Amino acid sequence: MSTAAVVTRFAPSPSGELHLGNVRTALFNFLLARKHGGRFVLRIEDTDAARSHEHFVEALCADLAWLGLAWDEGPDRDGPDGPYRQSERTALYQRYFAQLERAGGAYPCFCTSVELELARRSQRAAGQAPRYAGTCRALSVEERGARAAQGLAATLRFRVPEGRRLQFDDLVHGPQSFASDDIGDFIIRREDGNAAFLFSNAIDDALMRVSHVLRGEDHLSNTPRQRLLLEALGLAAPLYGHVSLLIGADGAPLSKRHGAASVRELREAGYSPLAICNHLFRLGHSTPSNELLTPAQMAEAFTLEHLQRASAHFEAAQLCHWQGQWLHSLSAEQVRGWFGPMLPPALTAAQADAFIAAVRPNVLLAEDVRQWCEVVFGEALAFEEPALRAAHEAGTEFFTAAADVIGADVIGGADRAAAPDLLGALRRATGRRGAAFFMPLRAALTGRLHGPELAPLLAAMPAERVRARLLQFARSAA
RNA sequence: GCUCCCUUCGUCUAGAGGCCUAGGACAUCGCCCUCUCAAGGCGGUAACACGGGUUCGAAUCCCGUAGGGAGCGCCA
Repeated sequence: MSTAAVVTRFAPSPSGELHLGNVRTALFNFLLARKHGGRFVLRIEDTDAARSHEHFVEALCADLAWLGLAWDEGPDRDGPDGPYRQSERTALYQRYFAQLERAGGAYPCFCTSVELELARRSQRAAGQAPRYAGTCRALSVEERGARAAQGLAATLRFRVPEGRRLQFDDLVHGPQSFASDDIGDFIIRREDGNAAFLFSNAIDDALMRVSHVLRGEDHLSNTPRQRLLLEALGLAAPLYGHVSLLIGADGAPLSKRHGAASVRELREAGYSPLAICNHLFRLGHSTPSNELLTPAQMAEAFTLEHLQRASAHFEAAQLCHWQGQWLHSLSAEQVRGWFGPMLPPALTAAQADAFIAAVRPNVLLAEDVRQWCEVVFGEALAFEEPALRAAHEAGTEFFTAAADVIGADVIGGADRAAAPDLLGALRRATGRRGAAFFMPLRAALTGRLHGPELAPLLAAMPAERVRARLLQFARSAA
C-alpha cells in the first residue's frame, strides 16, 4: 500500500461510554495510520438524535485523548473533509439521496414500523429470513404521489440489485462472497429525514477518503450492502477489515453491560493508558515482543497479517500484568505523578517519597494505594484477626521496650532518615530477631501479617503513629 | 429459518505440509530469595473440537459433524 494514501477512522456513536471493544478497534485504526504515516480521523456518528448526547461526545474524546489515540481530524480539529459530526453533514447526504432516487436506485417506502415488525414475525414463524418483502418496491409514480398526498410518511429504501454475486477481499478474513438475493432492500433514510447508518457511514468513509476500515466483525455482513451503495453512487469503497469481537468473562461480547470494561472505570481504578493499549494490542493481534511497548513501537509492530480471526476473551489478569510492567518502568518522577493524586494532601515531598518507596512494589491500582495510605497515615487501624493474635502473643514487654525506643529516639528529633537504625535499635531493645521480631511489629503497626518490607514502611509512618500503635499493645495486654 | 464468520494449553497467542517430542506470554503449581506479601530468578503442569479424506508425511489442504458468534432493525 502506498504510504501517503493510508487514512483510517474511528466512528463511534455518542450514545454511551467507550468500552474496551470500541477502544481496541480505535487503537488498531490509530496504529495502522501511524505505521504508514497516514491520517487518523475521528467521526462522530450522531444521526440518531434521540440516543446521541453531547456529554458522550466529550467523554469519548476525553477517553481517547487520555489513551493517547490522537486523531488528526475530528469534531474539535477541522480538516479538509469536515465537518466530522454526521449531524452537520445532512446537506451532503441530501445530495446523494437525490442522486440515488434520480437513478432509480432508491424508492420511498410507506410501510409503517408496525407493519414491518408484523411481517418479520410471520416470516420468522414460517421459517424464512426476516427480509423486507419489497411491498413498496414497485409502486407507480401515481401510487407514490397518492400516498404522499394522504400525508403518509416515507422512508427511503435502497434497491438491491437482483441475482448478483457480491465479492470482496476482507483485510483479515480474505475473500468474501454474498448473494445479493439474500439481502433485502434496506432503509437509507429514516422517516425523520436522517440518514441511516449503512448510508451515512459508507458515504462518509468515501467522502473522507478513508482507505482502510478496521471495524467489528458484526459489520462483516453489512459490507456487501455498503459496497453496493457506494457502487450505485459511483464512490470508491475503502478496504474493509473485520476484527473479532471481544468477549467478556461471561462469554458474551463486550458491551455497555460490562461496566468494568469502560474506559472511565479503568481510568478511575488507576490503570495506565499504556498498560491498556499494550493489553489491547495483544488481544486479537499478535506480536513477537513480550515487553511493554511504547505507542511508536506498537505502530511499528502492528500488522494486518497478525490480526486474529477468532474472537478473544478479555481477562483482567492480563491487563494487570501490563499495569505491573508499566508501574515497574516508571522513573521516580513519573511514579510521583501517578501516586500524587491518591496521597493525602498534607504530605510533604519527603513523606510522599518515603511512602512511595515503601509501597510501590506492592501496589497495582488506586485501591491498593488507598489501602496502604489508610494503614500508614490513617487514624484507626483495622486489625485482621491473625494479626491481632500475633501482636498479643508477643507480650507487653516487647511493645513497651519498642515504644521506649521510639519515644527516646524519634519523637524529639523527628528525623525519618534515621529509620533503618531505628529498626536496629528496636531489635536491640527487644532482644529479638527474625520473624519473632518482625511479625509482632508488623502486626501492631499495620494490622495485618502481609505487606511491604517493614523497614521502609516504618520510615514512611509518622513517628507519633508508630509510638501510639506500639503503646496500644504495651498497655492493652497489661 | 436463511446468510456469513470462527474453533491450538484455563486465557492471549506462535504456527503458511516435514524445522512440532507443538513454541512464547498471562494465570496456576513448586523451588530460590526473604520477617510476611509483592517484585525478581529458576523449574513444572497444561492445547491442535470431533470424524473422514488427500499425501511418503497434516495443527497446517479438502469434505462433513459438533460447538460458539454475528447479521437478517426507521440501532450503530
